[in-house]
Amino acid sequence: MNNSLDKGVEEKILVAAYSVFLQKGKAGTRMQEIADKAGVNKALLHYYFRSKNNLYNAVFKQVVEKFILSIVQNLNFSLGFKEILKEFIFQHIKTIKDNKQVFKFFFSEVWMNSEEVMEIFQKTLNIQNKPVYAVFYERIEKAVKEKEIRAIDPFQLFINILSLDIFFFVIAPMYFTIAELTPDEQEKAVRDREKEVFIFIWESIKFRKGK
Amino acid sequence: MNNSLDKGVEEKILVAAYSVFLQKGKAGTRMQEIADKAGVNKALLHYYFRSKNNLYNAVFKQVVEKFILSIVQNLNFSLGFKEILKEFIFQHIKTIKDNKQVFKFFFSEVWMNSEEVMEIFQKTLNIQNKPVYAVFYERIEKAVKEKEIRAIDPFQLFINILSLDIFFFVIAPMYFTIAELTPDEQEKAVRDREKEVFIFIWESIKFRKGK
DNA sequence: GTCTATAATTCGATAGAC
DNA sequence: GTCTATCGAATTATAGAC
Repeated sequence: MNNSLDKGVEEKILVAAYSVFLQKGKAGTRMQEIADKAGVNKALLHYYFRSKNNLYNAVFKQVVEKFILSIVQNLNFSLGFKEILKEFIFQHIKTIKDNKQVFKFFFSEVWMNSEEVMEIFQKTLNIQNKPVYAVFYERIEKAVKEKEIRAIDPFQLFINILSLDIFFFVIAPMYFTIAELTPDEQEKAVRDREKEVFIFIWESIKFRKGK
Repeated sequence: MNNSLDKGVEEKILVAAYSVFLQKGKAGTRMQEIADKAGVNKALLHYYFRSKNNLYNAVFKQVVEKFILSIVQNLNFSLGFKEILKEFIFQHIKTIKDNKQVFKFFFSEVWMNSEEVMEIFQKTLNIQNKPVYAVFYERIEKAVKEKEIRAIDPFQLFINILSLDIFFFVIAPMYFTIAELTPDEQEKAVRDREKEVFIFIWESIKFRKGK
């Protein structure tokens, strides 16, 4: 039987599937490759998950959770807005860097696929009937009201922040390749980008008396 | 024989392939579907392009060209920087809206695939041994020097603009679905976004005397 | 050049022994 | 629960007639 060192076959399969689906996409993934990576027989994949589609959905659910977690985790709303923003960007970019595959996968796969997948996304996004980004909006509105920042639509600011956080790191591997950067140069590019995002946003939104 | 109304079989195939690959991705595309859409026999696809991979590469090349064209077209460098920026964002977003599929495809497919694909990208990007974005950099540097805008690294500003232009429109279909927007609301969201991008950037970079 | 027919292979899925 | 063996469908690619 399973001893305590065994992870359980079902989870081993899920871990392997996660890795392969993220690398190859849904259509590009082969059940055999997942089985090999999990160290089990291909038939077991069907025993536990019945079909490739089911296995994919299980993986996709995890990806969505990671994506959403990357936004809502580590928010400390007791600080001033400037510090909240700085801290959020720092943490968010850190998460993106540690989960590049997740973000690539997320943007790659969502399109191709059905309402089935969109439904998983929608369900996961709405926790307790409240979208995860709602707290964000409220804090932004407060910051505007209390003149911590200039007047700006919370939704737009939210999208602006996500855009600037995510876009570069999604295209970074491509950029590194075509610009032929050395590993050292790549690290520098990442550090430069991390600094830039907060400055750029803050320069745009900080409240200025004169105006 | 072909009369002048015929587009030529090779091009008909390419047009069909473009449409199917953009919708389904490389792994998800079936040669039969391309043949059906082109109104020709499947065997002809292999006659003209020898393999699915070749056909894919031909399509990918076109996509890269559109992507790059979306950045370099419609640049009028005789204006002041504020007007150049406004005009660029306007035109760029227009192109993105008209070619949503291209951008989705571009971000979806580049990762999965080989150096083969990256090589096509690199070749297309460097025209006359000069990256297409070089003219951009020079104009930004000039704007900084002449105090049209605050000091900012041209590369970072370039990435910031692309991020804010592209990201929203790439995730928009997903956003529309999960937020359950009506077509009218969707149009409004797009118009709001178009306005926001320029304002946000300009507020961040415009030169301010006091400082 | 274009078509039909089919080869060759890959892949998801399942039956059935243990 | 796990494995071997294999089915059957799907898919790329090609041979060969016209």
